Amino acid sequence: MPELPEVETMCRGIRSIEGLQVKSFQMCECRLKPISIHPRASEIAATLIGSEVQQVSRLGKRVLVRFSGKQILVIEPRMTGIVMLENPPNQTHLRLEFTLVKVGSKARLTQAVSSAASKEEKKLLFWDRRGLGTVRLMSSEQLEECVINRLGPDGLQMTPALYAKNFGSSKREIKVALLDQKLVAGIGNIYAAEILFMAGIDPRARCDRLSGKQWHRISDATQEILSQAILHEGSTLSDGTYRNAINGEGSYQQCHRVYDREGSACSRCGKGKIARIIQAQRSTFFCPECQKRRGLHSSLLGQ
DNA sequence: CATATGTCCTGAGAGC
DNA sequence: TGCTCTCAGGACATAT
Repeated sequence: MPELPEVETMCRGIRSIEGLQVKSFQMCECRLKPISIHPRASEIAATLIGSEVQQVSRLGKRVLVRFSGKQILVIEPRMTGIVMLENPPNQTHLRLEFTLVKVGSKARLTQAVSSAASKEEKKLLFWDRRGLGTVRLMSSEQLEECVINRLGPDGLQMTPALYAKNFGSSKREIKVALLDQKLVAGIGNIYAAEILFMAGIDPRARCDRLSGKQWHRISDATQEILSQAILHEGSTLSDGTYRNAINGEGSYQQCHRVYDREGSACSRCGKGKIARIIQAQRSTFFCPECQKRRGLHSSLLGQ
């Protein structure tokens, strides 16, 4: 489930398309229900063919591809989507395919010298097993209004003060609030659990009961967990769905200390067993010993 | 306004 | 073996 570190890894992995020109675009034929795309694929193709990729960037859990001509392709992988260059896990769930070429190679390409042309070509693929991902082509004004204005600060930009300001008056449980992209952008179910474990905070604690000191710990843990997960190219869970841009696995799942570790001994206190509870219809993993509502467990003080 | 719940989608895995 | 059922959780629509 691509969260901030996985989407950041996708963006870094496809950055080599910057400067290339769109030669073709198609929505792949597929027996499955088509993904949500707007405008229609044929219209996107008509708009983008011939334009140049100016910049690849990340906005929360979305991948943005800016083109000359000011249009921006906004890709939301949601649960199982991957933006990649090559080697999709299978053809069945391949949803979109761009063919990109070096600028200026158009003359050669139109002569259909395919062997020479293919060396210059690069693909940009969107693969999505469950098909919950969405793709939108929009102007920068639409991006501002429909996306940016509805997102909180990026997870890597959070500070104790921003946490206190955005979360401090909410009555919701902290774990549930961390998933709200209007409060902070990029955190999902895996990293919310890992952040709260590192911070030593009970996931059921109400936001409006947390102290400045606790927001400080959550802020520090957010930086640490997200940046480490990026260094490990994200988390590929046991279902193997998440891959990087060339179909490799992330490795941060090996560093998970609570997520999907129900029943195992806590790696910090050694006493607790990792518990799984349901909050807002989603699994939450935590150590009931290290993550108590009040007070700082003594084993945390050394960290 | 804030918060809670239902919905979409596919395939893996459990249970019989 | 093959059927049915449940579950996974992104973001948004709708309900309270």
